[in-house]
Amino acid sequence: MPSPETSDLLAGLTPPQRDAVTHVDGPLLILAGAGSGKTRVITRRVAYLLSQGVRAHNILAITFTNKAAGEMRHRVEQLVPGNKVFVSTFHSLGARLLRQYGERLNIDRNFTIYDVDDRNRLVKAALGTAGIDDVKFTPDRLAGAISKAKNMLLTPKLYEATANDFFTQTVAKVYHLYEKKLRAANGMDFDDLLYLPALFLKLNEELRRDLDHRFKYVLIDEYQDTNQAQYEIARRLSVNEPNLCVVGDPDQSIYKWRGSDIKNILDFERDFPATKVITLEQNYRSTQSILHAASVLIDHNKQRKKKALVTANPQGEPVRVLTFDNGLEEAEGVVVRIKEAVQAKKFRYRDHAIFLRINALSRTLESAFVKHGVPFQIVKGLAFFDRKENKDILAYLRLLVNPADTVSFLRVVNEPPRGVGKVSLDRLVSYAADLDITLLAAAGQVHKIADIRGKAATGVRDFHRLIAELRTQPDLPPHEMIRLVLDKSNYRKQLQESTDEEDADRLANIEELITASKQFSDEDSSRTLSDFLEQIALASDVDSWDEESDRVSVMTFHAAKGLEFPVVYLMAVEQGLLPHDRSLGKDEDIEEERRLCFVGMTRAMKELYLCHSRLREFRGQALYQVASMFLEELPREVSHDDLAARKNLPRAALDEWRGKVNATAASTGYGTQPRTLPPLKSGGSVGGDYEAGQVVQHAEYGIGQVTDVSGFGALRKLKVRFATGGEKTFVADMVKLTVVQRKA
DNA sequence: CTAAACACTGTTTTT
DNA sequence: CAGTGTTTAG
Repeated sequence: MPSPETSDLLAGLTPPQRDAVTHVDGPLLILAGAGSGKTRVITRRVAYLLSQGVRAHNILAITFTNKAAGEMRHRVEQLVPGNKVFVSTFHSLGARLLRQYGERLNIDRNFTIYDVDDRNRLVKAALGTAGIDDVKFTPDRLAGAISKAKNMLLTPKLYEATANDFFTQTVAKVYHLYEKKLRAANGMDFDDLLYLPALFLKLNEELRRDLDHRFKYVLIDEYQDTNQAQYEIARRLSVNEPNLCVVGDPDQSIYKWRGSDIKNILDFERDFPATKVITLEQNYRSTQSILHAASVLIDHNKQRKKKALVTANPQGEPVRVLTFDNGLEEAEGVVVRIKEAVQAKKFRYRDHAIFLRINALSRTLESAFVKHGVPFQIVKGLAFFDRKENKDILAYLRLLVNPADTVSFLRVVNEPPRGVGKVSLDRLVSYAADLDITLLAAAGQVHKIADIRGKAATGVRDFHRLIAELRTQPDLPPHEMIRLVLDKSNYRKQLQESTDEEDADRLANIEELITASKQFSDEDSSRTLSDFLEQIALASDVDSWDEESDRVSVMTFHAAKGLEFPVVYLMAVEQGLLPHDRSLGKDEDIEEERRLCFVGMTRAMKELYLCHSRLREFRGQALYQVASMFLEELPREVSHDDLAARKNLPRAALDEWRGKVNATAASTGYGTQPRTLPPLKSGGSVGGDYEAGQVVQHAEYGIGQVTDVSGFGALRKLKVRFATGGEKTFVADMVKLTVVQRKA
């Protein structure tokens, strides 16, 4: 019986949206095209379930980021006040299950969540133990293979059974040892948070049934990006109560590299019989121009179910491709355009977003923003917690919560310096290994270790005492604990006494960490230190995004998923970057890159710009860049503006060279990015003949002396040491220098 | 044992 | 170019 509330919940919905919202029991697949009002449908559906008498604690909603989870919780709360629906990410859910059912599963609930960095250290340690010091396989690569194995629910034993070459056999060995070390340290890597719950749900029928019953209604957003472990969790929670609703769009699957399997969504109907399928095709976000360009692009994917994307929105401005001469001009060009749009009162800064394929590209942008006084935020969440000083403090905290935490122990045992060097540590580690005790416990009996004497022994003993003392106050709120650590460890003292200016900044950063932790516990006084650490460990990049402030947002294509902005700029849409070099081998991978481009484009509501430049500095080298193949796949209506201002580029030679590249590109199927450039016919004469020893004048930096000349043609570079003290490197073709004296 | 100088190397996307 | 690991001097 629909209450008045119910009709509110259905207000303003299209028939298919309404169908999705009012579906209660049985599996439901919502294929939601970009901008089709998906979030709205999901929240309304949760609210609708509540209005139908479903109890809040029987609903589980899974989102892709914590931020999205928070928003959904908030919106549901607004629609149906007083209901606390459990909304979380898969990883947070996993952590919660492991802590909650830890006892039953023989897991210590105080486990530490290890990030990629911690994981790699442990893999490295495992390599050492295994006596594999070959540099053939980097810890990174091995860790990646282990991660993949866990995503596919392969235990070390299962993995070993399938290992059939030298690499996989090495991985198998390391995987065994790594797991052993990880369990001994009472640590969980990111994959464990999915892998272990998935395994337990599979093997422990009693627990599975309990949870299935508890989470009667399960809803999963961004289902196209779930991996096998996540699938297993969803599947096992929906056996007795098969009310699983998944929402996704195969065209927006962009995490294959992380183990996500697009088959999960494509085969959903087969896996869950009697699934109701609802397709949302109407787009409410973008102009016709934008949507059309995006559809034409994505239509180039062969592995794809054709799908119409329609909108009743106006045609809008044409999508524009902007060609710049080089990366610097591209960054400035974009920033200046944004500034002009704001000055013309057309948009606010916060209406703009810039998407990048790789984080490294944000540097040039940053300087352009600063130079032009345009407010911006680079959305990269962990940057703050990644600072050394904060990681150190967090390692102390982790060790307090989990005394078995090897990685954290090793990180801070000599931080600040206590005279404990590598040799002493190696001895401590092997002592602990021999007795099968934790490093902290070993530190407690350092007097028994004959090989550690003098300053090292005192240092280890002091450290052990410090941790023991701090551990007597387990219930201190996070911020007070940090202060205590800071004082008792002499970390603060060390920074204060330092003459290094940066150390003052470090102290300020720690103060900021204290503020963050205080805010965290002020929001909810029941939150513990362990909760604080977990929140940091599981934070995603977009979680740090500040929607309120009036700033331009800069983020990766991946981080942009699920967001929308009135004006969007895609930067460096170039062969080798988008599609990325590493995808160029396989059609499958290129299709994922195309989806990435599609995701970026469909974030735009009113205006969309795709930028690329001809020359780009990359790890200190200038490279000619070829426009992305995706740009050629756009429809004719897209307008092209060549803003390459550089008149002195040897255009004819450049065109000839590009022609060659395109010829090779055609023969290999797809273009590849040149690693080195052939010398141009015009040699180095374009930018003038420079040689080492010349004294030159630069408009900005003044008088200097050429110290080095290298490269040819457009790549010819100069190093100039200026009278003011600095040394700069210039591209000879670009820089305006006056030769003052042939040779000094 | 520490710190500083050096050589080397490797390069996407992230929970 | 930067970030990491290694060597060297104190």
